[in-house]
Amino acid sequence: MGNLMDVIAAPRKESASCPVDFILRMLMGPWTTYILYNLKTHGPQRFGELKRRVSGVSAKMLTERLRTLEGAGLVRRDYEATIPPKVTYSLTSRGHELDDVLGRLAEVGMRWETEDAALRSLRATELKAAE
Amino acid sequence: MGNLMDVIAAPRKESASCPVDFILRMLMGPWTTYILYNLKTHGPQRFGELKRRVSGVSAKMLTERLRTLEGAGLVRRDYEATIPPKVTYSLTSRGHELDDVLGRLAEVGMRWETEDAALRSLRATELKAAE
DNA sequence: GTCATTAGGTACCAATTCGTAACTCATGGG
DNA sequence: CCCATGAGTTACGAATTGGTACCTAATGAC
Repeated sequence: MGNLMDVIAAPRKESASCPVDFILRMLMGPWTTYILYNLKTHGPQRFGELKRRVSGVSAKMLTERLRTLEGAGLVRRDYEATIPPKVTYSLTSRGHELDDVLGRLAEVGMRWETEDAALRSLRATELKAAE
Repeated sequence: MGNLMDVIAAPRKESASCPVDFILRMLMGPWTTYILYNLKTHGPQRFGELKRRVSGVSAKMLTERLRTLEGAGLVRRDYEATIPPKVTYSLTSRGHELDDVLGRLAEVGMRWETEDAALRSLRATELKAAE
């Protein structure tokens, strides 16, 4: 009975063979989650708009990330050769397939955060009580 | 109605405030998924054992990753000060909380992989037919 | 005629990352 | 006496990363 996790076992060089590693590498490019999040919540939008929303990202970085996401089929790029040019980015259906997983990941992350915060405040009160 | 994904919107410098980003950054440290996978499937094990299993990782890297995972509470480190020393690593319950999400991520990644493979072979046959 | 506009491309530069090789501890085995 | 052992640590060095500043195209507005 091969477990789904079995697929993670591929420790080769460059680790090109593990789809989990591949997806994580994709998602973890700097700014990537912010880009995906903005495309998801604000819908299709132009390069400059996106750049303004993902505050702090450089044009170079944003371009590189979008190209990568496009290459992976998560994002669509619509180019209108007007002057000045108009380029609109949007999530593909494949891009939307991550909504669920990312939502769960957010859930776990938030649970840990509140747990840790609770622990910290508990420790703080203990310390005060011990004085 | 704040969506769970809302939590992703935190584009500040260093982005310390987004739990999804935090978790992804954690998981995406190099080798991390391989380490977690091995601890999950082969159970608690010693440093050298793990290093042999995660083939290609350097001691330095493995140490650094394990320390980070320990700091995040995903991995437990049991140190026996014998000579030579014996250090055993294992997943904490928090570490196991990722099983589900990672499984789903693997599912998505594998689906994409097979879809892409099907597309490629389709294209190949089309090209042959066009000759 | 010159300036601003959009979506980048390019060159350069500093900082970070990760691998390699050498070193460590105290002990048992040859 | 010397070496191997386990779990690292340290120093060094090459490669990658990501930021900044500057360049581009063709047009309309001033």
